[in-house]
Amino acid sequence: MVAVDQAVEDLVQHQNERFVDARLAQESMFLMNRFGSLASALTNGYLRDLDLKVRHYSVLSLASEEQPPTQRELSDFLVLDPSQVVALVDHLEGADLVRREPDPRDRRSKIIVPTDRGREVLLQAEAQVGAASDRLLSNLTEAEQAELQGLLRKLASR
Amino acid sequence: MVAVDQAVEDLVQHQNERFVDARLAQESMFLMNRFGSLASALTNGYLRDLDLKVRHYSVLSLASEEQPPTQRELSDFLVLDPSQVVALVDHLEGADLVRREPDPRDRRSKIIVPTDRGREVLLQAEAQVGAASDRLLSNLTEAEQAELQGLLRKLASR
DNA sequence: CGAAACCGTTGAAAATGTCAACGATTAGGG
DNA sequence: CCCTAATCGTTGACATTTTCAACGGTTTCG
Repeated sequence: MVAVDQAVEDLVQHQNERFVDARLAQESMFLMNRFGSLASALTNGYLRDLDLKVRHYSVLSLASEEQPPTQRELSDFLVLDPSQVVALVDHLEGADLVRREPDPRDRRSKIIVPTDRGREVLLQAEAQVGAASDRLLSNLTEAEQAELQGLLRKLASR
Repeated sequence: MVAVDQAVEDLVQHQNERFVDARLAQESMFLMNRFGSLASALTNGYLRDLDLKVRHYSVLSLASEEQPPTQRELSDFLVLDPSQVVALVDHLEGADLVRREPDPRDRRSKIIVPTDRGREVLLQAEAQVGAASDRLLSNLTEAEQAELQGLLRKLASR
């Protein structure tokens, strides 16, 4: 039903047992890195039918916030080069999911807002991302999932 | 003292406040992805003086386990294409940190083992990785850090 | 024995990340 | 009020990373 790479599927399913106890596998840095890429690979699979990747989903999601971002703000928050944001917004604009609107406060800036179609697609995308998340976190209890999310959020806040 | 990119430094230090409450910023998938890349960027900075990146460190670390890996096992565990492992091992071998040894059980395979110099460098690298980890996790308490590590490890085990 | 699978390697193509420069616009100091 | 410096989005070039197909040598297994 959902088109996920077999390789990714295997990884989520059944970790290679050989080095689970290696020193490397106990470092938070390593684990974060691994699950970061695993998370995006898995999510990309779930978003494939919508012709989106996590990057596009992220932009679309932020654009749909109450106060939509400028491209510079997207660049900062998503840690992408401004030129990458250009390409990203070009793609989304080509798919009629977002528009570039002038910033009334600064004529250099452009505010990225969703189109009606963008809002519809976002709903479907959110469902897919949720499914991917459930998949990845499936061997944690609900409480543990919440705990993990809490720790990550605390890590993100200063 | 430690050469970390200013951009990375800023990111660790002082998160952009603008979207910390956005829906996107509350999804575990997004946070994992973000901290995964942040972790490796930060660690790469700390490893720069040793002319290593996390990828090289990972190989060197696994090679120093009791039962050293073949290239195929490295490829599986690190989720890298076999051709990437070739380049990685080439580099480490060129720096006299690891050797390719024949696998007595299978002449197709090559076992990656550390040189004496590799073992020395690994010690320094581990110290740097530890420092990077402390840096990234600094706004969690010791208990929370252990908790996070535990959750990630549980996530990794099946 | 023979076909199929697997290992490491090479090389090419695609995706992603990084960087410098530009016109238009804004901000700030003298 | 100017004039310089900084910022925004954009373009284009370049480096790094990822992905894929093909290959010789080896092992597996019917």
